[in-house]
Amino acid sequence: MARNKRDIDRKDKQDEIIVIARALFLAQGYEATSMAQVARDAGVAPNTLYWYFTDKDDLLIAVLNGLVLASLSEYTQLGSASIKEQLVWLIAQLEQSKRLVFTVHARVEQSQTVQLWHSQFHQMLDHLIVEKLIANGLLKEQAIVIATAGTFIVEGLLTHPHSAQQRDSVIDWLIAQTFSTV
Amino acid sequence: MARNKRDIDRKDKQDEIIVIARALFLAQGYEATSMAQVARDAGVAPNTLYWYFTDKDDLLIAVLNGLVLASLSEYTQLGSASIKEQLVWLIAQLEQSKRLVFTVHARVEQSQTVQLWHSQFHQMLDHLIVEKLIANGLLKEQAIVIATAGTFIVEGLLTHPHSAQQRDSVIDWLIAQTFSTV
DNA sequence: ACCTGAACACCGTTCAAGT
DNA sequence: ACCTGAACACCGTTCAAGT
Repeated sequence: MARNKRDIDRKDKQDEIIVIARALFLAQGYEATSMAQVARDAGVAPNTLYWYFTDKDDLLIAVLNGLVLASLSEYTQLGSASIKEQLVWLIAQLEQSKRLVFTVHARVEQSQTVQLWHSQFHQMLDHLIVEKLIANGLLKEQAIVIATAGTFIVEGLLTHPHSAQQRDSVIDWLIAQTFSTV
Repeated sequence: MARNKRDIDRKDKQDEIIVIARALFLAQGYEATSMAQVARDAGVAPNTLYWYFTDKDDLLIAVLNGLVLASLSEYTQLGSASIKEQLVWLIAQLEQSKRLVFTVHARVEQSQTVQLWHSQFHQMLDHLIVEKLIANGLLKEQAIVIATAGTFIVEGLLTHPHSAQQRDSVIDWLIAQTFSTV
C-alpha cells in the first residue's frame, strides 16, 4: 500500500522492460525473441532481466497483463454497442495479439505459471460474456453454453486461416443461435 | 511406383524413427523431446536423423501423418454411428494427441512446412465433416458454417480446461443447433 | 548411400563479484 | 539493492571424414 521511492523505481524499470518486451513479442513472436535481445534493447546485461523477472515466462505474463488491462479499459468505453458490434470489436482486439494467443497455448504445456494465467484469463472472460448475455435477456444456462462456444469459435478464427466471408458467416451464425431462443 | 530394395530399406528405417519419435512426442511433448533423445532411443548418432528428415519439424509432420492415417482407417470402420457418436469418438481420438494439437499451433508460427500441413489438415477435415452433414440432410451452406464452428468448438475443448458437464452441454448444444434447421 | 565425431551458433539461466 | 562478465548446460543443425 504505502510504497516508498525504491518500490516506485523498481516498478518503473519493470514497466520499461515490459514495454520493450511487448514490442518485440508482438513484432517477432515470443519464441523468436531472445532474452539477450530484450536486454540489448533495454540497455542492460542479459542477466539483469532476472533481477526484475523470475524467468522468460514471468516476463510474458507481465506483458499479457498489460495488454489485457489496456483492452479492458478500452472496452468499458465501448458503452452501448450491440452484441455483434462488441464481438467484432473483441476479435479485432485479439487479432492484434494473435501471436501471443498462440504462445500462451504453447507455453501452457510447459509452464505452470502460464497455465494458471490462462485459466484465470478464461474465467474472467467467461464471466464477462455470461453477464453480458444475461443482461441481453438470455437464461443463465443458455448464456453459459453460448459463452463457451463463442469463446472457442473466436479463438478458432484467430488461429486458423479463413476468408472474410467464412468469418462473417460463422459470426452471423453464432449471433443467430444466441438470440434464436430468446 | 517401382520401388527397389534400397527405397524399402530407407522407408523401414524412417518408420522406425517415426515410431520412436511418436512415443516420445506424445509422452513428453515435442519441445521437451530433443533430437538427441530420439537418436539415443533409435540407437544412432544425433546427426543421422538429418539423413532421414530435413529437420525436427519434418519429423513432426511424419509423426502427424502416421497418427492421422491411423485415425482415418479407424474412422472408416465406425460405419453407421450417429453424428453425436461420431463427434464424441473424434474428440476422444484427438484427446490422445492433445499435446501435438498444441504443438502444431505453436509451430505454425515458426515453420512454413507445419503451416502448410495444418491448413491442409483442416481442409481435409472440413471436407469430411461437410460431406457427412450434407448426407444427414443439411443444406450445403448450413453444413459449411457448422463444420467450421464445430471444428473450432472441438479444438477449444481440447485446449482448455473444462468440466465433463461443461463439455457435454456444449456438445449437446452444437448437435441441437445442427439439426434445428433441418 | 549411410553414418559418425566434432564442432558451431545459439539459447535461457546461474553464480560470484562488483558498486 | 542493483547490475555485470563469465560461465553452464543444453539445443538444433552442419561439416568433413569415414565406410
